Amino acid sequence: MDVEYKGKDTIIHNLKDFDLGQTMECGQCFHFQKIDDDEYGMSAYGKFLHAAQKDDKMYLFDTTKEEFEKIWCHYFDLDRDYGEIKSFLLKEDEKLREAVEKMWGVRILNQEFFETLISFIISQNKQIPHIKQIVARISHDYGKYQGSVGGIDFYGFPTPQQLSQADIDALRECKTGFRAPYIYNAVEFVNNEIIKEENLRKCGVDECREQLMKIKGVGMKVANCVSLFGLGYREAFPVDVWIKRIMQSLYFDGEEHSNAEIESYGVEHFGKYGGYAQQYLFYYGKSEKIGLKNKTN
DNA sequence: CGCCAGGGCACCG
DNA sequence: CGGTGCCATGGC
Repeated sequence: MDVEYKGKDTIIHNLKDFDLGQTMECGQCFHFQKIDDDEYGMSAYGKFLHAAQKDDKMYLFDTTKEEFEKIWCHYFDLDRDYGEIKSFLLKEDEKLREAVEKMWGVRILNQEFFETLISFIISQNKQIPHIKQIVARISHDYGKYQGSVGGIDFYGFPTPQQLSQADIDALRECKTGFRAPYIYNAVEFVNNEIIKEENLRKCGVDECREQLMKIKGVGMKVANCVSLFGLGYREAFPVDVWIKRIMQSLYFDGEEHSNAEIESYGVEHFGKYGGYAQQYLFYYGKSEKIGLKNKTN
């Protein structure tokens, strides 16, 4: 990977194991909009980014060197060697190969803790387009305007302080439904420092999940997603309906198993890279509708 | 129209 | 503890 700063733009050359579209659309992140093929607007860390990919080059428009080095390089996980991750995962597992090869350009984004926490509380029992809609609405109502592209305005996800301005009814106005008190509870936990990001990052994934699950509305699946996507625990293996389907289909001969059984199999089988395996499998299984009863393909 | 969605909780035995 | 119904809202 080589980085060029040209005028107001940053251009990354010789990208490996990275596809912008796959990385945005794979279901880990909800704060972005597709502008065109391989072209996206997104928001993270209080900044707005307009990015486009062509072959092994990515253009970050109107981005300074400092911003790239401080935010986007880390956000896209560009410092990590995904070749090593893939060979580790595929070394003794042929069942994973097709998922990794089809979803070859997925990287696990390093997202902000608070936004990840609230976003995945929202995600329960919802489809991705609607989660995106709610995240955009909360950002619009409580966050700061950051910029616009393709006629779409982007607002930063509110800080814990900003979101504390919303009471439960106001959160319901954002179409969060029965999750409104959950979000309210989570905001209180963060603002009252009942949970602290700094501590969650260093206490280990088991303790981290346990603390997150003290929040009403955060169960095992959401706690795993927050640990993986928002706190850097790459060994976390969240099990949702899709992972359940594809794991049962690939590793359990189609037999029914509990989420807990599937998670402990994933943790043991994929080890320190469980989160990556999970994401390849999730995106692949969902795209191919693997394990779904009324298959359309 | 009915079903299900990147679930979790309360309540039941 | 393992199973079941319910929770708001929208996409298909």
